[in-house]
Amino acid sequence: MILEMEVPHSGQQDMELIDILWNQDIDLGARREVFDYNHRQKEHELRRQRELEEEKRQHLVREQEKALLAQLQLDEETGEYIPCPPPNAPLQSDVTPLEVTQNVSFTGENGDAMSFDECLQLLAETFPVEETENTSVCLDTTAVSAPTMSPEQPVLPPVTLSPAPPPPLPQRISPDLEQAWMELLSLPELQQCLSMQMEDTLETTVYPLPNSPEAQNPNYSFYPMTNLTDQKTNSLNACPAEFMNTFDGSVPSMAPTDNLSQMKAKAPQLNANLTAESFCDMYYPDAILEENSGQRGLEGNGSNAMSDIPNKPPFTPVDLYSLSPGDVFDSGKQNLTVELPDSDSGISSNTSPNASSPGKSMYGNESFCYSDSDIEEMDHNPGSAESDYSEMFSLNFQPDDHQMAISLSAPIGQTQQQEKNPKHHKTDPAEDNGHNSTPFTKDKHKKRSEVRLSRDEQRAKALKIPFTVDMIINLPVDDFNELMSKHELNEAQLALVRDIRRRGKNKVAAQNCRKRKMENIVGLESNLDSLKEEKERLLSEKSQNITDLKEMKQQLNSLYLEVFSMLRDEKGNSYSPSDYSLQQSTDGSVFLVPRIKKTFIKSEDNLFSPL
DNA sequence: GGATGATGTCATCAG
DNA sequence: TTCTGATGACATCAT
Repeated sequence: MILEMEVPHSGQQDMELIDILWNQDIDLGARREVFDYNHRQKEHELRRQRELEEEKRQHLVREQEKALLAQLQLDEETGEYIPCPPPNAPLQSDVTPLEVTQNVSFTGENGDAMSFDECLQLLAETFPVEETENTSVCLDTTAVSAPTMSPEQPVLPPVTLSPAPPPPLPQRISPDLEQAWMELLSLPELQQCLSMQMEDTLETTVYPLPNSPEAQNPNYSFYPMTNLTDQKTNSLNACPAEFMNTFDGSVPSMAPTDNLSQMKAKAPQLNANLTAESFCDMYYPDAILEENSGQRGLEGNGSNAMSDIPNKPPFTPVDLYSLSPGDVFDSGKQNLTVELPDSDSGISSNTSPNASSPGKSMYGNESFCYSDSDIEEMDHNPGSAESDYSEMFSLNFQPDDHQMAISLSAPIGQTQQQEKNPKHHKTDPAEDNGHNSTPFTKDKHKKRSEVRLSRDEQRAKALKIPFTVDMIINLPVDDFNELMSKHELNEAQLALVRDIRRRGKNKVAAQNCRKRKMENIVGLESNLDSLKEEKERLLSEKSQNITDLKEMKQQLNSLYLEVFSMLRDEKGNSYSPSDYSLQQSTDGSVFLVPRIKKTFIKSEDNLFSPL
């Protein structure tokens, strides 16, 4: 309701009426500024300015959409947009499209296939001026109109590669572009990026208002929440690692949302809030570029960080780890320690430590002095250690190991979740991370032994051990020592190899021990059965013997009586058995002995006991 | 949710 | 002294 301010006849009655109406408007929510003509005029100018900016953005969006879709190839089977390989850069021989889509590594060293970053680069090349311009616009409009943003207002998709915040201005997004971004959002790498961004945001706790509703909004992390100082400070410790993690392409889960389903459920929101600025904030923040200029070759000049990015070689789609011994070792040996500095610096190589956590430093140069048992211990640590470990070995795996990589790379989000639910820390990471709804769920019920073996293999891969685990475990001592002497392994690699061999040997020993124990148990059971049978047999024999003995005694008694009855004295009278007894001497002679001598005779010769 | 078996790992001891 | 196998104890996971 707008009140007419110009009152031609301002009588007392009219003035009272005006006051009444004014108060009514104020009660209905209208502010005093509503009645201020200058204010309205100013607002009108602002609105017009926004419209102009919006038109400019839409134009930019269309151009970028064309450029983006030109670099993406729609996979008819999966429906995903797969980065097209540059015509002048042939794909690596063993990289299949699936690998490209699911294992894209953002190492950006030997880039062949197009990755999301390449698309961003291409955009940066295509629209360098608009980006800069848009950056300023974003910064300006953010301050002006951030409070006016409404949920139903779609947000402009990524158009700039600057670290500027996403403009909360009312934006219109073309359906095609939105679809394209939805496809991009479905890429695991991008999901990782999102989670990394969110995780880093959560971990670094740089929320301006941590308890504010915005800070608790999952989408909130996509907005730049730090001032420049914070961001710079953060970049020293966290952003480079995030940057590196992003390029490592480890597969995380959504930190706040825990799983992919939730993430996908929020996909529209994410899509709506995922702007180019947020991506640029993740990928090419000025601070990051400045801090990492020497290490990554991504030099940002501050004003236009992306201006130099086209000079950067195309991204490597996947730093596929090859287990071929010499190959891997040669490539990994030199840079193992060189490219894995203390993660506090936030820089690491393909092992992708995350510097957002102070504990990551253990995986720096010194981290590789950790034995594998330490790593294993960390693996069992639900809190930071597991994520450390997983981040350490997050990717660089072959597609076959992707599932394992997922399970190993317990994402930071999972870690955070586990910190909240420590009792669930040992659940299958693949279940916890956002990919449990992916086809990888098929392999969820891998045999434990396979998982264990794979873990050692993954560790060997992560440290680029130039031997297979089987070799490490099964080689004879001499051969093993010879093999170790042939290769110059650093301390961490030696420790890992020793651990793997020890564990492998001990595992076999334990299996043998258990086998023997079972065999012993079976043997003892067999012995027990035979002894029981023997006992039964002996008891039966004893019973038979007792029976026989009784029978013999009866026969002997009968014989005795028969012989005694046949005896006669000189008068022809029979002897009384109560007065006499028959006794046999040692020479076989039989005597008739009176009973009086019974005791003596019995003690002397026990042959003729009385019946 | 507890019981149980399988398995891996570690610590320790003995050869 | 070191290495290696054996084994008890414990933890974890699957059923």
